[in-house]
Amino acid sequence: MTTAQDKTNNESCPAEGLLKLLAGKWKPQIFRLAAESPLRFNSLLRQIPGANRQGIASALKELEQEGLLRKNVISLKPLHTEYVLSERGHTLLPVFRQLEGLSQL
Amino acid sequence: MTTAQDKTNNESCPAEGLLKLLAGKWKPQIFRLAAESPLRFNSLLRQIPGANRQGIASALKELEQEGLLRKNVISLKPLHTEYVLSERGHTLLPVFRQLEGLSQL
DNA sequence: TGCGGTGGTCATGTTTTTCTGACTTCTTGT
DNA sequence: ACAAGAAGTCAGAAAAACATGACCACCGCA
Repeated sequence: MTTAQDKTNNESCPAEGLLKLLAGKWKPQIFRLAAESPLRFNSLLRQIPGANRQGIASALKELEQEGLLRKNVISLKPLHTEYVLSERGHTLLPVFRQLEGLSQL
Repeated sequence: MTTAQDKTNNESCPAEGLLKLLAGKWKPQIFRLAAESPLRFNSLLRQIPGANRQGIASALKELEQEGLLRKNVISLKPLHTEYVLSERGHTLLPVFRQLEGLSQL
């Protein structure tokens, strides 16, 4: 394809974009864990069964770019980072909780 | 089932499954339109810009299998079907609306 | 008798996502 | 000095999602 199309916002459906933010692999789990307490990379890797480095890395990166998580660099000396819910993440939390509530149906 | 990992329910995250139901392409749009009025296949195809037969067909099929839509066969003589929100679909609707509300953020 | 509409399916690409395993830089512990 | 842990990156392969175009059976209409 030579002619590029605008993929950034073709949305005739408002919910669509929001849905996509959380739909990727590992993302819901990460989001949920981040809502509980700050996350560290290797710790996350260990506590999510079946996860792989790359998967977690890219999920974290995307969640950060989408503005749902914020990455804090605690120290550079011994490299130490943590991921926490951003404000946007917090505003999204209630509806995420509702999804959890409905999941039994 | 044997020893293999159960892909049907590996979910350590309750919201994950629900998220997946609506995450496919065209699915949010279809769901939203179905909430307004019953849908007919070709009509849907015409009113969703950029959609293709196959995409709509498989989205409808999945939404039906997941229990969000119900397919009514109105008549066989001239084949005539319609898709409406199922009960499960209706219970999901409020959360969907909230997502729409939050979409501006 | 043939055209157009209904509601699809099927085979085949192409594109996107995800997985796998190796590699990197830095620091602390032994 | 060396190993191990932190936090990633990168290339390539495999798998999943999506698009494209052809095809089918049936009906109603002129």
